Order: sequence, then structure tokens, then C-alpha cells
Amino acid sequence: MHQPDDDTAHSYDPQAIEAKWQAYWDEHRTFRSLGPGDPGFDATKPKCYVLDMFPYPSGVGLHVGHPLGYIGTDIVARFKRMTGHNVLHPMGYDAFGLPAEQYAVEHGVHPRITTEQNIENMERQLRRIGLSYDWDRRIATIDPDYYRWTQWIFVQLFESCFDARSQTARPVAELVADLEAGALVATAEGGVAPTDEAGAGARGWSTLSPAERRAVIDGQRLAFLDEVPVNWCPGLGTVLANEEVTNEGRSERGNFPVYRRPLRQWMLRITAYADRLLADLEAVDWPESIKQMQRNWIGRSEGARVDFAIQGSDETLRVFTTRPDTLFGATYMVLAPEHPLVDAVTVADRRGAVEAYRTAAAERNERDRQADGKVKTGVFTGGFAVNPVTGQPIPIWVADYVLMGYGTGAIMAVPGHDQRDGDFARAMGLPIVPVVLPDAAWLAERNLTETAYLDGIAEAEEVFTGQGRGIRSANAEVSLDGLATPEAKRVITAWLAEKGLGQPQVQYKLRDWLFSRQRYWGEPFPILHGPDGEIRTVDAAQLPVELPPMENFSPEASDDPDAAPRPPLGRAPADWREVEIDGVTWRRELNTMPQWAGSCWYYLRYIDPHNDRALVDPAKERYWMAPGGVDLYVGGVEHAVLHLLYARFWHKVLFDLGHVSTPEPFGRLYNQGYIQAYAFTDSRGVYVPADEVEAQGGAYSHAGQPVQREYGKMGKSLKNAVSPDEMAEQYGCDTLRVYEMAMGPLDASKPWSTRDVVGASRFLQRVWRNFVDDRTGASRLSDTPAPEDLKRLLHRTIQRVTEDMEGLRFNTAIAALIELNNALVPREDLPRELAEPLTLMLAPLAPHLAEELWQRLGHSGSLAYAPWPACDPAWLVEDTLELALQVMGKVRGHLIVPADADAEAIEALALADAEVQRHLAGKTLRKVIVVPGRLVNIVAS
RNA sequence: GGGGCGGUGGCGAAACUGGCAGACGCGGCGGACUUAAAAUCCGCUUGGGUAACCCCCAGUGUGGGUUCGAGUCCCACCCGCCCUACCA
Repeated sequence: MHQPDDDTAHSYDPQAIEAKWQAYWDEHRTFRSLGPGDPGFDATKPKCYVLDMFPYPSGVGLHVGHPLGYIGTDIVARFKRMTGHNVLHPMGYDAFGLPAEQYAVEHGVHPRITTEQNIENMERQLRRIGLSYDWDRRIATIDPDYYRWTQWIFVQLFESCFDARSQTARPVAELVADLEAGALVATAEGGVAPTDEAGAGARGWSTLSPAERRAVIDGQRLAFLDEVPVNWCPGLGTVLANEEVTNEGRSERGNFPVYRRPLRQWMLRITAYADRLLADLEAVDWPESIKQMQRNWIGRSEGARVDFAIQGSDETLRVFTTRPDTLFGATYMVLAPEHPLVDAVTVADRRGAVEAYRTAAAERNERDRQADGKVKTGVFTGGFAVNPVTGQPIPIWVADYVLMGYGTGAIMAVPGHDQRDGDFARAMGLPIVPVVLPDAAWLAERNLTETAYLDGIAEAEEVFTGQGRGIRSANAEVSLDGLATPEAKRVITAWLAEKGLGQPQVQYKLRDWLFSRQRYWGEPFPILHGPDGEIRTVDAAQLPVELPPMENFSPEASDDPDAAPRPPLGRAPADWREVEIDGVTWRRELNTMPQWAGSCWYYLRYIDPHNDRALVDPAKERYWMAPGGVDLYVGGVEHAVLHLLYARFWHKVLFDLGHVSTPEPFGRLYNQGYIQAYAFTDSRGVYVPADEVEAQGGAYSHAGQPVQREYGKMGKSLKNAVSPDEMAEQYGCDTLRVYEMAMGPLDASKPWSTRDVVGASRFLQRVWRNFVDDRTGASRLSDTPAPEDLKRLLHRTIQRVTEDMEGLRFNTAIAALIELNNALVPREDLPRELAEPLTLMLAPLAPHLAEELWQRLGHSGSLAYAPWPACDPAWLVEDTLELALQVMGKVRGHLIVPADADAEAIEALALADAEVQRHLAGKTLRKVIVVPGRLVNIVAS
């Protein structure tokens, strides 16, 4: 047997070093961030707020993919401390929500207990990676001290309304004052408008009853109750936001069926902010793909609303269209099956067919529709509308290709210029009228003449949906013939407006945010319901409204789609459910907030986590947030639309109300990639533990049996998860950090390879052996000056690493450090003037090893705030340069020239080169191109 | 269907505003040290023409183009991943 003591007594011992320095950092509170008001705070230093998307503390613990972004931000935070910044780098837990509750239900323990256990375990794992968080600022969304302010923000939303003119939120009290003063009146539609702009039927404040007044006010609040069609999921016993429902019409969590049904729910008026959420994307430094996803989600489109008269009825059918210029081609109308006017337009002998279709459509979930592809179904109602420009009666159909959830739930169908309408019209034999002439290029591509196009329109599979020139679009008052599409839109919209038949309109895909859940494990609403339906908020002094203690907190799930929602808080003790104020008994709101609530503002709380008078102190908020918000926010793409849009919305409200100083919360956003992993299935298709699979040649086997390789996410189900704990045990967390960062660019997804980890380990061991003779334990440090070539290499390395740190290119920074370190290996000693900067540059990446080496260099204390090495440009200048010699673009040799040689001299030297001469033999010299510092290219023929 | 990102050795990947393709790491091959092994150190490692050197040819998904010069720019196409999806 070997004798490890003698051999390894002085070798790199990551476990000992890492334990030692993690204890040191804790004990000395090395990473505590000082801000305004803290003793010792230096306001002259620039600030840097480096933020991770905080995790949901799941019970299964972390795998090596989870900390990828955390390691990246940690490196940035450490680098910024060394470059003289005040750094705010906090961590916390997004601990409310469905999964926590389900986990708790399954394990029969109160969600708080299981959640706190999970937090503890996750934090142990995070601390072991050596992340330099200021743990004093740790928050969890489930802490009453935290959700007190989540509730407080909800109160602000409830007490605010959106002023369309100024495009900002303002207190409801101001709105009431304007109404009382007569500056505003209630409109006929139930809205609010300036007195001089209000249309017919507007009423002054003084003429309204108290109930009417309340209705008007409630209609303006940013948080409001509304009867809306929601995604009701009986299997989970709760309603879900659109974003929590899959394309297949099931719950994202649990995969239960989801049904559409109307329920009275809390809503947040995010649509009021649609334009600002869209416009302000221009001002932030985010990946273009994320911005695009948000733009798509907001889905702004410009068009017009048009009112169609219904024959034999006083009702009008209102539609939204982006192509009002095609109005002359509208040959029929389509209502969504759920449209409220379906009954009114259906004639008696069509009623049976229409009812059958509606029932079928209601049962047909999204998955069935998906399977049916583009096959369009529908049924004629027997009713007719009147095309307002042609005066022609056009049939009204019901079809499920029109969605109640967008626009008005009704369309004017223009089969000549909309692919869907065209498909439907051909299937149903409805007339198709072309009213836009395609341009010549479109026709030429399809070998069509204008006449052939117009004649073939009824049979053409492909519909012309582009811009062109109007035809067959004229009546006695207005003509679009010959007009280009944009101009035609303007003309017809103006005409419709003049006749009172339509208006220009902007439409959004974005819906208001459904904000209530029938859950126990979430923030209670700070809302009380009065006996007469009146709603009031809980006084700020009474916050937080804490979750009541309960034995049975599980939701009442059901297989019955018609089962009524019964929130768990309905079973809370009566002394919680009911509150008496001035002799009146109020009932608490029994719903809770969705998981997104707590993550909408946590980045603000980190700034001032223990403040019990405000959600954040204004001076501290200004210091850390102004001018551009969080300086670096790192997380996964999966939050591209939900979390990031909701947080921006809340932030803008807080900005309007004067609680924060920037219009946007996150100035720079960066998405880390995913670490994926190979997984292996046996002949039965069952996953086998990936770490037991052996590879030979191109084939893989497990326990002697051949297995199939797959590639996917790391996780329990694929039996391919690798935990950071096992990596830390085997190699140390510095190695884990270096390996993960060296794998490739931070924003790329890449496959985990445990086999490759040894490369990072070898690098750190080699660094160690450059400092320490691992046989004797003697220091190799010396005070001899470094030779010039190594000094040059050092300063080139400083330059490369510094630039890479700024650009989050840690993979190439590590490569540069490896090159420098490898150049030191052949030396007997290690000159101090090389050792110090090497240690400092290593510090963000492998902080424990760097601290240990720093101590061995004779420094006391931590290097966390030691100045980052400066690159001396004098050492970047070379005396001579090596240029590539090309003949006809191919490298034929190299040339060493003085750095200051001029182009003429270089050209002469190049032409004199023997290899060049050989390749030029028999050719005529045409041109010589000299690229300074790079190459010489000789063109000949 | 729409939008976005990507395709470079056996593998993960480098390559600044067009300028020596493959840095760095893994794996592989050879050597040194060792009784031996591990560890470590040194060398080689895109393919082909040679077993090796020199040298030559080809080469960044495919086919064209611009340029003295293209992984990088332009056009067309193929493949993969992600998002979105009857949004009027």
C-alpha cells in the first residue's frame, strides 16, 4: 500500500483550504456590503449591484447545473470589489408557491417546516461553493417581515389608478378629488374622462349613488375584482394564469386538465402599462431575444375597430382588424363560440346546429385543436350583418378559429387577404373577393398575371396577405382603388370615424394579470370585504396579514370540472376570517397571491432588508439603483416573459408613486445557459445511472448490456444528475468553479462531462506546485526579478483577463491564466512580481486557493479587497513582430521584423524571402498588401 | 406557420472592427521518472499525400458571390435547438 502521508503532506488540499477560508469569511463578515448610513461606508466609490435570480428551494437539492449563473455573478462581484466598487451581492429564496405546498401536502408536514428545511439545505450547498454573498441580507418571500411589504405594495396597487393622459399611476384619492371638483366625469361606458371630452351619457360625480361611485372608482384601480373567464384547474383546486397553462390545455405543474370558466377574481391592470413596458425595452441592456419575447408577449398591433350593423337587430357587432383597407372584401363575419351575441344573431332553425357546435367547441380542448391542425370548422347562424361600405348583407358564422380572448372575439372575414379566412371560405363555399392587387414581384414568383390572379382567387390555396394597391374598393363616398395599403388604411379609417362606424385602435395580446389563487401557501391579501360588498384594505399598521395556523391546508382538488373553488383559507379559524371594525364585521379575502408576487420586488428589499418603516430607505434605494437599476442580473431564459414582465410592471408603478428612482429595475440582463447531460436507456427504454455507463469506441454499455445515449436536462428522472457536493468532496469547489466557467461561454448551453473536471483540478494543482514544493513543503517564492519575456507575458495576461472579466468571458480568462501558469512550471523558483498578480487574477475564479496563496505571499487578511493588477502598457510593446508571409493568400513563411519597420521595408524583406521567391517563380508580381503587425500578402499571376 | 439562436478536430471549445483556423482543456499516442503503478514532467495529436521530417493538397453544415484575403460580409439551401402559435 502507498503511504499517503509522506507523499501528500504538502500537496494541494482543497478541502482543508476551502473550509478554512469559508470559516474566515464568515467570521470576519468579509462580504458585508456597506451602503448609505452604514459606518465605514465610502460614498466616493462607484456602486455595482450584482444580482442572481433567487431560487425556489426545492426538496431535491442542487445539481451542478444550478450554480452556473451563481458562480458567474460571484466572479463578477469579486472582480468588482477588487476594482474599487461598492458591491451589493445578495441571495434569498422564492419560497411561496404551489410546489412548496404540494411537497408539504405529500409529506404531511406544514409547508413552513418543509420549506425552511429546504432553504437550510440549499444554503448549505450554496455556501459550500464559496459564493461571496452578503448573507446578512438574506430574505425569503415567506417571512412575514418580507410579505408585509408585498401586501403593502398590493395596497398601493389597490389605492392607485392609471391616468391615461399622463400614462402614469396616481393615487385613487386624486382621481376622486378631480371627480368631486368636476374636472372628470363618469362616461357612459363606465370609465372616466375629462369633462370636455366625455361623450354622450356622461354623468357628473354628484349625480351618482354611493354604489355607482364605488363602481366607477373600482373600475379604475390597478388592482380590481372582475368576473373573468379564467383557467380553472379542478385537479389543483385553483385557477391559473395563462402562462401557467400549457399549449395542450393542461396545468404546467401536475399536468391536470384546465377548463375555461368565469369567476370573480383579483386582477392587476398590467395592460395599462403595455406601451411603457414596450417602449422602455429600448433603454435596457438585455439580450435581444428576451426583448423580442417580451414584445411578442405584449403583442401590440395597430388597426381599427369597426362596427357592423346586424340585420333585424339594434345590436352592433364590433370587430378589430389590422387591415381596415380590406373592408370591401369582408364577405362574412365570424363569432367565437363563446361570443355573447351568438344567441341574438342565431335564427330559430339554426339554433340546434349552433348549440351543438358551441357544446362541441367547449369540450374540445387545446390539445384536440392542435391535433386537428389547420382544419377549420364552423356553423352558420342564419343571421346577417351589413358590410358598412358595400351595404351588402353578409352571413354571420360561429367558428372556433376565432378566439374570445383576443380583440372583441369577433372578426370581419376577408377571405381574399387572410389565410385563415381564405381556408375557411373555401371549406364552407363562401364568396371570396380580392380587393388588394399584389405587386409584380409577388405575381412573378408564382407565374401569375393580374388577370390570372383575379380569376383564380376562388381556387388559390395561397392567399395574398401582403401590401399592395386597392381594387374594387369604392362606393359613392369613398374609394381606395389604386391606393397603397398604408394610405388605404388611413383613408378608410378616417371615413369610418367620420361616419361613427369605427375608430383607429391599438390592440394588445397582453391580458390583465390574474392575481388570485385558491391556495394556502401564498401571501394573504390585505383586503377586507364588508357586509354590503364594500372592499377596504387592511391598515398599514396592521400589516402583515399573517397566514393563520391550520391543520389541513391542502386544497380541495376535484375531478369535476364544475366543482366550485374552495380556497383552503375558507377553513381558517373564524377569528382569522372575520375582523370587527367599529362594530361592523368584515370578512377577510380568502384567496392568496400567486408565486410571482414575492419575486416582483425582492431586489429592492435586499437594499434595506431589515427596515420596518418602509420597504426600502429612499437614500439607500437611490444609491444602489440609480441611474440604471441593477447593474447585472443573471438568470435563466425561462423567466423571459413572466417574472421579468411582472417585476417591470410593479417597478413602474412604484416609480410613478415615487417609491423608487428608476423607471426600469434591471439595467443589464444576462441569461446563463443550461448545463445539460447525457442520459442512457437500456433495451427496455428505462434510464440507467449515467455515472455507471462505460464507453468503448462509439458505443455505450451498462452492466455489460448495450445502452442508448440521449441528451437532455440534468435531473433525477434521467438518472444523470451530478451534485455540487460530490464534486466539492472529490475535487474541491474551486475546481468545480473553474471547470464550470471553463466549459464555454456563460450564455451557452453545454454538456456536463465529469471526466473533464480533472483538467481544472490539474490547473489548480499546478498553480499550487508553482508556489510550494509539494515534496518538502518549501516555498518556491523568490525576490529575483522576473525575466523580460515572462513580464511581457504577465502584462499581456493581465490585459486579457481584465477584458474578459468585464465581458463575462471567463472561459478565455481561464485559458489565459493557464498559459501564464504553464509558462512558470519549468522554473525552479517563482518571482514574487509574477506570483502576486497571478494570485490576484485567480482570486475571483478560485477564491479559496487564492486566499491561501495570498497568505503564503506574506499578506495578512483577505485579498477580497486587494487592488486588481494593473496592466503596464510598456510591457505590451514588442521589439520585433512576426508577420505571416502570404503568396496569393496562402501562408508560405514567416518574417521577423522590427516593430517600427515601415511598409516599404517590410515589402522589400518579404520579396527577398527564399520561400516567397520559390512560390513567385515564373509569375508576375501584381500587388503587395502589408497589414501592419499581421501579415504580408503578395499577389502575382 | 411566425420569431430567435446556432452548425468549427474524437469531445468541450478559441479566433479583436474580414488578416497565420483550431488558443485552453479532455481524450489519444510516444517518451522521462519508478522494481511497478498512480501522480508528475516533456513531446506529438484536423484530414490526406509519407511510418516520421521537410514540403504539398484539402478543410469551419451545403452551393454560389464580394474581396489581395472569408469561420467572420452578401444570396440561396440543408440540419439542430429554443420560444411562439388560428392574435384577426
